[in-house]
Amino acid sequence: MTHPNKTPSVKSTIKSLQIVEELQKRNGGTLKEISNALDISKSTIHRHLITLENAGYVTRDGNTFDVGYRFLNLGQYTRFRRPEFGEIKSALSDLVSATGHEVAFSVLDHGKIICLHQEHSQADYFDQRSTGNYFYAHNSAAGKAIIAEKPDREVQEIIDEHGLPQVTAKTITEENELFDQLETIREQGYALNRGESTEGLRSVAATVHSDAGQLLGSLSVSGPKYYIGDKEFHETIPMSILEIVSKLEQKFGEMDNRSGKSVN
Amino acid sequence: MTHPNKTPSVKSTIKSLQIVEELQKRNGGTLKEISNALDISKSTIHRHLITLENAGYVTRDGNTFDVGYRFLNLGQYTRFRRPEFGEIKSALSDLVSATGHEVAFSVLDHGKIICLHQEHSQADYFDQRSTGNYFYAHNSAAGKAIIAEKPDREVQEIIDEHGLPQVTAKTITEENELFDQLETIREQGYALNRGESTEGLRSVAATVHSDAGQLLGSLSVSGPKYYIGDKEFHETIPMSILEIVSKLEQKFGEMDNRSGKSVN
DNA sequence: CTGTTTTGTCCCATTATATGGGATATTCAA
DNA sequence: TTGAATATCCCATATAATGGGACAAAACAG
Repeated sequence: MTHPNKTPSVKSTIKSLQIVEELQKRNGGTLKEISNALDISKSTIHRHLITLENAGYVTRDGNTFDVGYRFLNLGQYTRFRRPEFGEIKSALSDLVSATGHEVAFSVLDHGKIICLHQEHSQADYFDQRSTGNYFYAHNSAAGKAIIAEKPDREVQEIIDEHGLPQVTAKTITEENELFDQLETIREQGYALNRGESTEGLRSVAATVHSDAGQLLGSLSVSGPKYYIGDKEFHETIPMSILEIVSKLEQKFGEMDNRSGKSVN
Repeated sequence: MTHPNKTPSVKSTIKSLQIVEELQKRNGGTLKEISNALDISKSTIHRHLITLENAGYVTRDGNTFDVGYRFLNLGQYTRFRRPEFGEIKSALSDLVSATGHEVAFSVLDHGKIICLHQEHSQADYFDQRSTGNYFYAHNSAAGKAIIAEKPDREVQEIIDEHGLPQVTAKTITEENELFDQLETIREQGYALNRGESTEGLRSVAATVHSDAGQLLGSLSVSGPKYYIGDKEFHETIPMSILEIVSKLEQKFGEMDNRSGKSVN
């Protein structure tokens, strides 16, 4: 159930989106710059930019165009699309209290992981802005926890599309090794990241499910190795996450009983 | 410099965006639902949805389509598009410390106000999710502070486009009254909202400018009337905001000197 | 302030592509 | 498993997207 799709695409839509993405990539730009970068005539880019501007998807400051705020409006919507997501966001602060580290909730999207919610600890030794960022599934705890629950065939598709690029010395770059580790994750019930995406960064993650049993995403806790000792990494933090997950899933049950839902 | 524009639009792009907006409006939907709602043939909607899905702008769960996470990625980008925005976000927590209330940073977009950053006080008596939401300019402190700095002609254009809809008994619905109040705001240096958008909600706002003097947006502080006394409303909070703004603008000067910018 | 260059805006004939009807394949629920 | 609902696909037709180039406006240098 992934993308390969033979339905002919709407080329104008693709072009418009390309323009917006180019604006993002270069942090805004002039008509001519975009025209050159995408190798599309000035008049075409002009018409697309004006169309997007009128719709709120592009802003303009003099002759500099940039990504519009309508994206923020829609982006925020996606963070709370499901009622469970709001509950999960609230639970993040509990997880911060329990662990004292950076925590996040992420989902799988097009074979990569994107962070929907993030909460900093008081002592934010690293104040990364993860929300809205895409990460590889194979080198993040959040990602491995999620794909561990997917059938091998689907994991293979992700590998085929995105590869297993090496980011640090510890990154898993062999398919077999990845599949082995996913098996371990299934047994343990949580995933670990030992500096596979950033040297010296440790993370723990476990998945969250809807009341109907559908995989929603994963909760993760991250911090530098010198702040997260071995016992914390292998015992305390995993336990804290699983406890929060279990409370969450129980709450989902209550939510759904109230409204009488039943899906999937 | 507002939208009316005679350049012919890219209709396919508009259609795609309409589809996404419809998904947002109804919190996801099936192909058939969207087709009915927009009165466009199934095959056309199908092609648009698949195009958007492949590009990451639509997600799909079975036969239910919804707004995709690519919007979150681009939306987060807009929140930090300018280096000043990051500084402003950081300053929000200082403003929370100083006032103990809900604070926000908002900008003008297409004649409405959109909140880019928001910080809750500890005692979050109301935990509204403002970020990414659009508000009227005429009934919010954040909005009035901003349009007070725009030429009358531009304010008139906003009124012509969005009107002065009455939301509470105190909402300003007369053009003259609005223009008068904007004059007062210019004299005072800050704007007030006395229950004009929500009964019993008080807000104070002041604008922030880049080092080049460009209007960036406004900082605002909000809370229920029974938590914000008269003296706080008219003296303490305005002072706190103006102090933070002044620190911010000084910092912008230092930032720009470092990189040697000079625009506008 | 003026001449010069750059960049955005607009128009039009040509070409490409978006469209909807309907036939088929899939999915979903009972 | 079966039937109903829904998504997917194909194709002829109509429509809309495109780029070249003329024009206007703004930015820049002297």
